[in-house]
Amino acid sequence: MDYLKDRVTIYEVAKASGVSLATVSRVINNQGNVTEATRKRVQDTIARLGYKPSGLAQALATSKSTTIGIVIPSANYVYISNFLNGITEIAKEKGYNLSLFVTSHSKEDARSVLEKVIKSHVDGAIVFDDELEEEDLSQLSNYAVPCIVVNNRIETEKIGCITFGYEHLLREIIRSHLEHEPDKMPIFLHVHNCGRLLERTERSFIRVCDEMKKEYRIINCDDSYTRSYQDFLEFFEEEKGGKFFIAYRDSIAAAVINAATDSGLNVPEDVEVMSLIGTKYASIIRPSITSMNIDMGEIGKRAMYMLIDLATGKLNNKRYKFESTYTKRDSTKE
Amino acid sequence: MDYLKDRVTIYEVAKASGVSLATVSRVINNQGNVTEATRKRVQDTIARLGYKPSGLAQALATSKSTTIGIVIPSANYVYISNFLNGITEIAKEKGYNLSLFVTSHSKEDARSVLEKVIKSHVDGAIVFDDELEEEDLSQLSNYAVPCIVVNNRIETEKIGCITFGYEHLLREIIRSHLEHEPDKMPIFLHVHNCGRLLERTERSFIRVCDEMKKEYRIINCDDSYTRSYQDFLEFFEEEKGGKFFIAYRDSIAAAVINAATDSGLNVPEDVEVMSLIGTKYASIIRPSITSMNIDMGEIGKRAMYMLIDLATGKLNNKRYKFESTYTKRDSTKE
DNA sequence: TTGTAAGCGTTATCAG
DNA sequence: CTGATAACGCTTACAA
Repeated sequence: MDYLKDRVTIYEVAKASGVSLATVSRVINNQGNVTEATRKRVQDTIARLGYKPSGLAQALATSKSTTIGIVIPSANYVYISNFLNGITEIAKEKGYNLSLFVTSHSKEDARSVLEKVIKSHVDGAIVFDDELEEEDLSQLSNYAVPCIVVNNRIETEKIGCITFGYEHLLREIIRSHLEHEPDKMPIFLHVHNCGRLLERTERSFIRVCDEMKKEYRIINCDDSYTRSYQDFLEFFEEEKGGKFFIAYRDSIAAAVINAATDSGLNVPEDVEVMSLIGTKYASIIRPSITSMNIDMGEIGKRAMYMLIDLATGKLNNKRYKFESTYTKRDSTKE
Repeated sequence: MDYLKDRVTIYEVAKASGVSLATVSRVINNQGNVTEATRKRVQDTIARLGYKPSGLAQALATSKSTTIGIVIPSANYVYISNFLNGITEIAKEKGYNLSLFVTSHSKEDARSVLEKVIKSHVDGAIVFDDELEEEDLSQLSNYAVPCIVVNNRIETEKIGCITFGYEHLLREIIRSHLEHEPDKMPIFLHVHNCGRLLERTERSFIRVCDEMKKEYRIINCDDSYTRSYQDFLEFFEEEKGGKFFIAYRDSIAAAVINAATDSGLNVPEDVEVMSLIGTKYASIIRPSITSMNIDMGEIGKRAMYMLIDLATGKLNNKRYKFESTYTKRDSTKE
């Protein structure tokens, strides 16, 4: 293949193979109506010249970018990687490209990111970001960008959603725990600004405790292992066992477990801990962490399928509820 | 703002505000040569109509997409998230969009992904994928796509690279360990198909042992916690203590640690373990895991800076060597 | 089966 | 300071 200073265009291919643009276009798009002979001739020059169609020009001409925008927060969640992999898998299968839009924990930023999504002319968007509300997302609809929102219940003409089924299962878990371990004080670890899921589960927690007329506590903690670990070391200096912690994610649960252990308490005898969003580390850490789990890879896949259907008007159910699962491990007794 | 069935174009804005396309274009690009009065008038109609310039058309007209392509493997590495965040930070700062290209562990796939990168007309690419070799990457150069390769030493006109400084430090670590713990058999855990870094460190390991005329072993293991854990449980049934393991990543190191502990051995007294790529879980897991570390967030940032310089011909050093660090924790004695 | 020509939504180069 | 008009690279009726 020859080296090229500038990209070779369809026009040069046409000239080099002695046909018109239209014919070349037909060849690269595998449309019929081209003699086998000319097809071959064109394909040869394409190979020889190393011609690659410009996705940009194609997108402009067809007004389809075959690109999906993905909006995710910059937070360092392990499961983002799973989510992206799920999306990628289907995107490849269906021939879509992916544009990444990362928001940085401020509503303002999140909105400016949406502007970019619109500018970028994507054929659809998958939004997994708690900062964005229905009002913001409706922007996308104004520009005819179909959208699947993850972890937020919004259903409109152009918006579908995947919600997480957490509350029901969580209530069962807490209820059962309160019954089996009535002497353990249930403590919900509140992390500031950790999103919708945490808020919902917190409310759920409170409701169950209230219903069962059970005393409970909410403790603020930092979303970093090191800080939380320190905090809980202090905590366990004063407080002793008889507690049941519900932590947002594995690393926080681990902070409690390690701090408790280092304070001479036993897990799960004295303190029990569970994590709301388990990762593979839940089973690696010792004692292994009882956790709820949600398969972000599957969610990514589902989001893509839904988006494609939505874009083609074939999406019947605008909402898909993804149930979480529960895995009891060694950090709780029952 | 009015709702619109189709996107409003620059043409409509021009008509609505009684000026020509050119003037509107000047306004949205903040070029001078526009009366304050007309500027305001145009901006008002833009707001009223909810006009957003089409990135596609702009890209085509200027032949600059202001988009950077990122090529990463689909493997579930925790640090990918850090890497992306680093890249994102600078991309935002400099006004670039990001396109994501995920390869799935096959050279063939990796190549077809590169095709897509070319088609997509990105202004540059950051490639972090072990499947791709210089030969493949040179493709990009043929299409004038500047490129920064991570973890692969390639320097050409249009390709710069970030390499990881691992070997030197690792040799020091091993050397020192062999001296302080001469009775421990050093064992390198080989994982199939885990990339260049692992291969290089493995060679490094062998060389040091040879130089010091020290017996060593290489053991194959699976890149999954569960499998490895099982394998090492069996392993420790026959073998006893007196070993020093070098694992690729935290989860594998944890598999060894947990298996050893569950077999009645003590870490680090009987068996010592270190991990080549530490994550935050290295300090969470108990005993905490001695590890080498590399700051993928910083690497992401640096890659972006280098890429931007490379694209503008201002990159002086085509290669940047990122030194790894070493953190001794509780899974090793010295 | 193939070619012509009019878009797609911008930018950019000229004149005015 | 403003407005025509020709690109940018491709698709797609419509003709031939």
